[in-house]
Amino acid sequence: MKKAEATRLTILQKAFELIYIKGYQTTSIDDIIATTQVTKGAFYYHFKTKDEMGIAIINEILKPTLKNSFIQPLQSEQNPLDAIYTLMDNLLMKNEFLKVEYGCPASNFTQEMTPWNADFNKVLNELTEQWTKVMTTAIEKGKENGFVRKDVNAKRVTLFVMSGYWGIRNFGKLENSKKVYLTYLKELKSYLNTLK
Amino acid sequence: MKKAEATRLTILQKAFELIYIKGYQTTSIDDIIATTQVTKGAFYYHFKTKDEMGIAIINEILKPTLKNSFIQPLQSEQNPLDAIYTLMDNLLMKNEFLKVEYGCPASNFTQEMTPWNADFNKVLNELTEQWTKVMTTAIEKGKENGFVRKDVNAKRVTLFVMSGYWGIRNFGKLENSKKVYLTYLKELKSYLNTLK
DNA sequence: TTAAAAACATACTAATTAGTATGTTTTTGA
DNA sequence: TCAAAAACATACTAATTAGTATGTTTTTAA
Repeated sequence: MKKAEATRLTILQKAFELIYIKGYQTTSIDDIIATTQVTKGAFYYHFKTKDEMGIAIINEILKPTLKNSFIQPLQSEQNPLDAIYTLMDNLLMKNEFLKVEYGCPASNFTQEMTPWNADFNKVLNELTEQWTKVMTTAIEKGKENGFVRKDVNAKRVTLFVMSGYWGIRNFGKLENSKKVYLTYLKELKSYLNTLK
Repeated sequence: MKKAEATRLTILQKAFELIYIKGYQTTSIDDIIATTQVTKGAFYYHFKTKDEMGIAIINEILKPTLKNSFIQPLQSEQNPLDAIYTLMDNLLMKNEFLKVEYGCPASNFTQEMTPWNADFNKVLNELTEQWTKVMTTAIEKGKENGFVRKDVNAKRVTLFVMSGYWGIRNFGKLENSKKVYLTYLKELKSYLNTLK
């Protein structure tokens, strides 16, 4: 990798971590250049504004990460109900980067930036679109393969499951304990069982 | 009401509306005194700090409101599954104050203030505690009265439903349309039906 | 090799922020 | 009625903010 490219990536990665922990608005450019050891001149060479950096984080960090964490598991498994449960279990209980006290990066961004910033809104929409599509497709396939009841509405289920995930991530922040995740997962399993 | 008391209440109410729309961190004291027509001296006579006002909003505005919006409907109806659905339908589709583009005040506060402010964490915990307790109790009663299956775990269902609510509020912000609420409500109804 | 462009560095600015210092006016209770 | 306390008003401050002006250094390509 070229040096300049590496600088840009460092900024994106470190800024993302800071924002995940502190929130977007309360993470200052000075915070970012302090932890990255990158000077202000370098920062503003790579990004015209703070928001341009924020958008880049979503496009270049969040989207690819979600592709690996969400989309792969859903497409590789046969039974979509098992796939969804395993996915949630992995994200909530096993993922090493995500912390219960800081919630879900995508959800945090959405809460904080919508509806005031149209650019953020756009890329965040693409982000969720990406992932609801795959989940819906997986459920539809599961209907064909007999894993899921024929009268199940895939889009509804997807939205219902995703909402639950974003919501429990927020409850986790409040309780600061993965115990709520376990409780949630048990009921999720019950719910998914009603779909087969 | 005494005049001073009225001033304090005006600040709390108008500040709450501003914060609901703009977020806590991005609503400045100057914003608040501008829209309330209250001077800075008056503001800081009633509240030592911004955070003290924030806490007061939760304790004196949010908590009582939730008691009326959440707790009353759940306690007055016989069938808890119907009660939960009606409650969600009212909150999402019929409530005049809550706007799809601004989400849920309690969820927003939680997202923004947790885990960095212990005082906020405490009162927000009390807030959700208040409401999960009532929902859990209603479901338990429903089990006794034959409205809900005996093997249903009331606490799990409560957390599952509340998570879904917070989550769909966030999706609403993203989509800026109540259509997602309708989709969500349909699946919620299906889910609740599996509990009887 | 060298000149131009890319990449980075430093010192600044103007606006905004929460909060304070120091008043004046209004209310209250003896 | 009148003094003390409560309630409010105004002008300020120090810190922080995103962003800029103006450089120097490094890389690139002819």
